[in-house]
Amino acid sequence: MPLPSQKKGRVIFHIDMNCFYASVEMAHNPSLKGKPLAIAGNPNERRGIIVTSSYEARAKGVKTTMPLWQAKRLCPELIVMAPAFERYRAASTEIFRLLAEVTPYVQPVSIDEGYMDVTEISKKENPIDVARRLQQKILHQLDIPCSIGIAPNKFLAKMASDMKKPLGITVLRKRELHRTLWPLPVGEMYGIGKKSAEKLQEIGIETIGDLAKKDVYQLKAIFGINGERFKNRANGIDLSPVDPEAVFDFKSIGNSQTLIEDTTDKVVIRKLMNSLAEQVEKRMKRKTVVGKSVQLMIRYHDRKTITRSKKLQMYIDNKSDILLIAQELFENHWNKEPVRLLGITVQDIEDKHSIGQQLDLFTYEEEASKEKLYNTVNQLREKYGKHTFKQLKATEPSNTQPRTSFQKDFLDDYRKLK
DNA sequence: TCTGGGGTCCTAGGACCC
DNA sequence: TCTGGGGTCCTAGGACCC
Repeated sequence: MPLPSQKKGRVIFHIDMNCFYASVEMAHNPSLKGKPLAIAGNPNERRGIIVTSSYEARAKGVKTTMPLWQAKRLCPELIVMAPAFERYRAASTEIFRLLAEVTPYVQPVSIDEGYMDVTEISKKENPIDVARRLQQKILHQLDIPCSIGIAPNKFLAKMASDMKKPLGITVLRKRELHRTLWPLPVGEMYGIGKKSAEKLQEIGIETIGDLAKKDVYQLKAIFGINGERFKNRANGIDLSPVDPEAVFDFKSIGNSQTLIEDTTDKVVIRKLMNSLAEQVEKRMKRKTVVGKSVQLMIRYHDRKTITRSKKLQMYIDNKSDILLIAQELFENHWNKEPVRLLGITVQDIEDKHSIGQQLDLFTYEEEASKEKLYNTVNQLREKYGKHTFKQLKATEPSNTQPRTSFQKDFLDDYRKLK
């Protein structure tokens, strides 16, 4: 499908669902409407945080990422629910189906927002009418409110959809930027977070207008390639196309989990790693992808976080392979301090069919023997510690002669277990 | 009583090769 | 004798977004 001309005169929508998770819950259970509602990860634990909240809750000061206990202190009558991702995914699918009825040029960017290129339609109909009709349709059919930004490119459309909530429709025209966009604090610009805003303030930039006028070389010296991007965006320039295919080339799949309490207990850690590897495998198989690199993330009791990764010789997609590498990374890099969170991510993802038959080289028996090998290695680790995996590789194939007593003991045990 | 879980992109240093 | 310069790959960390 050829993309619409990028040259000029594009009309881009950015659609943003308002308080998406909370809205879906209210659509599902209308008795929740008008009440302060929050969706929180781990709603019963002390470590839960607010993921989304309704406007009634926000009015009491409840904010996204706020710890749950703090939100409850601000709003004691807060209704707290655990996220029901299946329900949100289903609602999201329905929403994007409605967008696709308007144009095939739809680019989903997350579960609750997306861009549309409506340049062609706008030649026949006023885009504001198109937007209003779409907004009403989503509201009436799915009971979910959204805001729509209309502009000549994705960046401005994104900024526009943020300006009026809920159920807003905002048009951002290039010639009006001096009064619409430029007065805003620079930290409100998409792509500029806390750190960049601080750095910009250090060089005297307070508003997006200040940024628009700043010397590009000075910005590049501080922010690299991003400096140029910042300046262009502040001037309303963004040539990136609405790309409907972009959703299909994701680059990694990972799962992570914070423990109920920090731990050094290997049994607890192993159990969590096992379940994380299982979840990653399930998601990879659902998407029929394979990956070539495994990353382990360890967050310690003091929130210090490290990532360690390993690039592999071949593509993998099953739990035993993922777990084996993750365990190896853990053994090699864990500093023995209490662990707060673990995460396993598979990177360098490719479509399973695009890499040919490499994976088919493994027979069913080989899969089974790999599973067994994994169990053996784990048992040996109990006795020999973290070097086990390397030793195993060093002493395979089985006809190699062990040189040290360590290797001899190890090999004997290995053969016994095998 | 602090702070989840899913991602993307960029940078920078070291290894290695020519 | 004593040290250039480019390119690529791998790894780790950080900023940012929803």
